[in-house]
Amino acid sequence: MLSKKTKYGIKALAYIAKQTDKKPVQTSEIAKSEMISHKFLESILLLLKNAGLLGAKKGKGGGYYLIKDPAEIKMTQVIRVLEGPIAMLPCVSLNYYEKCEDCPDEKTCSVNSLMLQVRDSALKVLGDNSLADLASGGKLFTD
Amino acid sequence: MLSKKTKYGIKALAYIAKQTDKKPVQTSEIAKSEMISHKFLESILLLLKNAGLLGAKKGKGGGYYLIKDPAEIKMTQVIRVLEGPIAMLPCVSLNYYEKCEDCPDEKTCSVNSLMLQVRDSALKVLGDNSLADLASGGKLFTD
DNA sequence: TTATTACCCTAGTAATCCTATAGGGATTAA
DNA sequence: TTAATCCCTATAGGATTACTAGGGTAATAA
Repeated sequence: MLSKKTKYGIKALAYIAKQTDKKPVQTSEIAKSEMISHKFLESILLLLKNAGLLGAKKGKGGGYYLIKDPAEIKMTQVIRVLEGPIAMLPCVSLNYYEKCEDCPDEKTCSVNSLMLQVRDSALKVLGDNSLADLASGGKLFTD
Repeated sequence: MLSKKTKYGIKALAYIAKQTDKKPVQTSEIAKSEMISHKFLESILLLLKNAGLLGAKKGKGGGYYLIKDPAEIKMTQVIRVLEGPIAMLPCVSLNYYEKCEDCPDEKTCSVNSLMLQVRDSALKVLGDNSLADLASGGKLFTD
């Protein structure tokens, strides 16, 4: 299950990406619009800033803004920053790999091969979707 | 991330499915072979039995055995019993649906549409794999 | 019947993660 | 200077995880 942190983070990023002008968006505005605890959201946006996904401007009229074009921000990157590994097991993770303590051989492990397939399918979906797709309502709904 | 419970449960099921004869397999044998805490495994196998995936025979020479043909047991079912919902958010779950408290409209929610795609891709993989596939080492490796 | 084997069940617990809340410090525009 | 805003740390209650402990119950072989 996705944590609330990740869910709120994605919603906030999409909110910022929807902005037509380039002006920074305040935490309080996002919190109000998306029904998120203000303080909690603050910590999430800070994390996204430190990860290089957002820029911030302090002081009156400040706020958070996107550094890159939303079309260039893949959802794989967003999920990894907020939630951590996309794989469901450390032994099938690309970026957070860990060997299992049990399991003498991954190649013959039944769980490993199954979860590899799940990971690849998730990677494809998340790699095909950018923040721009989310902000525009999703690329797959073409009717 | 998959819980150890789920991981151990899958490994145990695959171990039982690998058996050529129909004789029950003892908990202690599986625990030893798959490096799983005996008592913990006991609780997992019990859960699988109560969910209708395994049968059990008591007494000397007893143990757990599969009720159905491994080819008929989809991994979707196994995961749902052990881990719970396959979806990463309650609002995109088929079997465990819950509305979000925030989020006035799911149709326009950016997270919802993304996670729907992830869920569908996971469902496809898990639906295409049966316990028989796991026991035989995976259907996709044909070289 | 008796001993053995193995399933069945209940409780508890240390560690970790989640979801915030609280309180302030630093920076900037006006 | 003043108000708005981001920045940072600490902490706390609750839930979940991953077991462990300790037995009870049922079936079987001898």
